[in-house]
Amino acid sequence: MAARGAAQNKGPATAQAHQSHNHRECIDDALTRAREICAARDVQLTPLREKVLQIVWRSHKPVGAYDVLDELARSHKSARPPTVYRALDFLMGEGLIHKIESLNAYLGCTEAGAPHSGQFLICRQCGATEEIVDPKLEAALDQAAKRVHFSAEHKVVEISGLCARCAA
Amino acid sequence: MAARGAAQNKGPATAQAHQSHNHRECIDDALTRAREICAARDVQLTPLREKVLQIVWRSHKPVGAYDVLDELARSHKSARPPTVYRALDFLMGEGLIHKIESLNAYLGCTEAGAPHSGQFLICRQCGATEEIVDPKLEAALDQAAKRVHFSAEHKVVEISGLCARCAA
DNA sequence: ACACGGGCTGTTATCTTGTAACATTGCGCC
DNA sequence: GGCGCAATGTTACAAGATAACAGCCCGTGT
Ligand SMILES: [Zn+2]
Ligand SMILES: [Zn+2]
Ligand SMILES: [Zn+2]
Ligand SMILES: [Zn+2]
Repeated sequence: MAARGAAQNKGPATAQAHQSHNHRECIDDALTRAREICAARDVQLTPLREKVLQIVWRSHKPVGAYDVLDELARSHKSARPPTVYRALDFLMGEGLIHKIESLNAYLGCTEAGAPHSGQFLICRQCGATEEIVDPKLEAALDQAAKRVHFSAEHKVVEISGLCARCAA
Repeated sequence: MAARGAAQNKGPATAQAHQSHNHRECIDDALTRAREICAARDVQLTPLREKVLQIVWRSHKPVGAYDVLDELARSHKSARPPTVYRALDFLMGEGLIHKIESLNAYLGCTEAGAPHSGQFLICRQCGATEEIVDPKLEAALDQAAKRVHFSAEHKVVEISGLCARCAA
């Protein structure tokens, strides 16, 4: 998966969302992976759900539900809010997208298939949002909860600021 | 307007959300501290703002803006959404309350005066939400951002699950 | 005194985000 | 050929947040 591979690279790393890259590959990889995952789990990635996933993956910026709706409606006249929210709920349930709580928006998951709670770096300048997987951060979260005997289930980590490119 | 309905509890009725304690003290301390802070900064903690702060501090559960509004309206008939949001914005600006992004709700800050980004443990059962300050977690967040040359400005950390009491 | 300006609040209307509730369709199964 | 279930269609509304403009209060300068 292109996005995933980039995230693992050591180099000037953030920049997947910024550096020009073949985003078509990101989309294709995400859709292929989603089909595999849903097939393996025997759940239905219907055309509607797949279309919504595609729309969410149009960029590396979180996209609002009503933006998804506008886009979806171009090819699917009967689309209404529940249409979109159901698809988004399904995709979240299968771990194919994440909700960015601080933006009320949705983002394709670059680590689909491996259950995880997302950790996000959100550029306030360009909007590009990168999902990171940082075991030390994960451990620190678990430790913090454990310290007060709190049983953690879902973790929201959203850091906003300036990406490397925009800071320069 | 009236159609929006009355305030109701977010948690179960049982919900002694947290360990029993003299919550009056929590409120008094928070208000005293807020007055000191605002005086020191030469900003106005007006009666309206103080009242809103008081309402937010009625419990250790995050409270929605419209719940604040309903409560405020009991003593302040002219209260409208902008009334509440302005007060909440002021209080957030001065670091006296936090917004819990994953709940679209607001919570009194227990560390007012010391600039910090909040870290929260949210019990899905009783609603009680505890603000923690964990330097190791803070460091892990900074490290994670630094690793990809991201300049962090605001950090959202919200862990939901079961508090010690509810897990037992 | 009086005009001015800035900060706070009042007021109306609207926008954005998300759900409830019920109807309909399509398909595997018996 | 009727049943059950998952997915989608459809209508209506709830919940969260802001835009835009009006009025008020009070301190300052003249
Ligand atoms: Zn891409
Ligand atoms: Zn950027
Ligand atoms: Zn208390
Ligand atoms: Zn609890």
